Amino acid sequence: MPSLNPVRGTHDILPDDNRRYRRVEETAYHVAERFGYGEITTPVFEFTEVFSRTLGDTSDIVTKEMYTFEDKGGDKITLRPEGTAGVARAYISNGLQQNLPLKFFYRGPMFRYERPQKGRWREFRQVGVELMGVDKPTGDIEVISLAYNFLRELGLADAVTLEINSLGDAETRLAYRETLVDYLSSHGDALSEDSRERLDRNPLRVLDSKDARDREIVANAPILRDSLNGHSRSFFDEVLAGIESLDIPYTLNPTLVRGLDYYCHTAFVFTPRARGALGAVRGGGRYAGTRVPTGGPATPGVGWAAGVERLSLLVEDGEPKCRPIALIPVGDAANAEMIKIAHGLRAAGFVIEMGYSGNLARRMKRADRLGAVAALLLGDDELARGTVTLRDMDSGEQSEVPLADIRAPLEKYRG
RNA sequence: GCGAAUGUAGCUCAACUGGUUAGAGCACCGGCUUGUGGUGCCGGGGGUUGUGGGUUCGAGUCCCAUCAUUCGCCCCA
Repeated sequence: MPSLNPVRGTHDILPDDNRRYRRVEETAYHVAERFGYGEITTPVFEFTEVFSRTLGDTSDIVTKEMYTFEDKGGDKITLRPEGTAGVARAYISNGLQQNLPLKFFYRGPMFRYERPQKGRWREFRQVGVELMGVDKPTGDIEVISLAYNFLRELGLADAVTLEINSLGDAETRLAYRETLVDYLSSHGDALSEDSRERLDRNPLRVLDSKDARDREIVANAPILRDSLNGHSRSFFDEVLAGIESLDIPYTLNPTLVRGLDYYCHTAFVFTPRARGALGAVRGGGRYAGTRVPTGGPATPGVGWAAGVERLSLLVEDGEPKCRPIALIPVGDAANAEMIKIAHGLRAAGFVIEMGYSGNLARRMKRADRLGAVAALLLGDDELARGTVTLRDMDSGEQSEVPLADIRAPLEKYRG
């Protein structure tokens, strides 16, 4: 039976919410632009392999959270669960390897089949950034700096903390994975069921388990940072030194690991200081390999993605509403004339609001409710005189101005 | 996917241990004021109490199922 509710995990975004979302997205866009990141828009759906290959066949997102279907042509299609895979695919499709380094900003809806919670939707929006072709710590620093500036501009610099860790390079990860599995296996029975499962699928994830018993075991586990080989260690030290030189506060989180297989070296996450349930507001890190199918070296990259809905829960105000000028005709003749006036003023760039029913008092009330800066009143008297009454809605002062020269006195009420 | 709590008007909430026509504030609409808003006074519309079953003389209240939301796990933005 069709329900009047939207599909679970989706939501209608009414104008007030849209102003908040837009503020988040536009701020991200403008900050990214200042850093030289151009906006890229990739399709909302891709071939399923685009995601399973980039995100890793064993990642939770790929194994249980994707909206996948077969289209009428028999192709396996997936609604994108995140943005990096599509950007990486576009990079190859468009032969952009010659233009490195590349700096992209993206925004748009993502889809994940999860159990909805506050700030967690099945259709949600992300803004994100990718820096491709830079394998030096300066890239990581730039991208974190971008993230920090974006947050600061939203007024969230103090509301959010940056946690950072290094996963090391492939060699380090492999070696550490082995020592970690050895250690954890020796406590095999004491581990939670979830963690025992993770042990062979993605053992690093055991590190951020929230199970009390797991945490005890993890507390004494070998630390990833101690296992970094020389290259990984100096890479991470350089990143940290860079962040410090920019006065960006951070805390080291040795158990921070990311769920997606493609991460290596720097992993970071911004979490709200106060918001209990609301997990990370933005996560990111470095990935080693966007590889052209025909071979050649993998292209390194760093990036992050932020949840628009989550961020806007922390943001106080959305984009300000613009205050319109209300046009209030009295009588049929005035109404017809007002429509023409509205047309002309809108073309001249004024923000014009006009209701289509009710008497003068009602229309004034509506103008007030919409926050109008001024009202133009037009009735038979004014029509006869070729004038219009201009009322300042804040001061209540009224004056009669000639219809023929209506724009000049309105200039100060321009949006 | 697992565990728990909640669900009464557009919004925030009432309704004693089950007991007549489910109330209030805000919002909305109308009037006081047929050409003047924000304050005030008067009035009005709105609810199959999330949905479907069950128990009972009687259910908003108890039981079951279902859906939704929220919290924790999981996952992550």
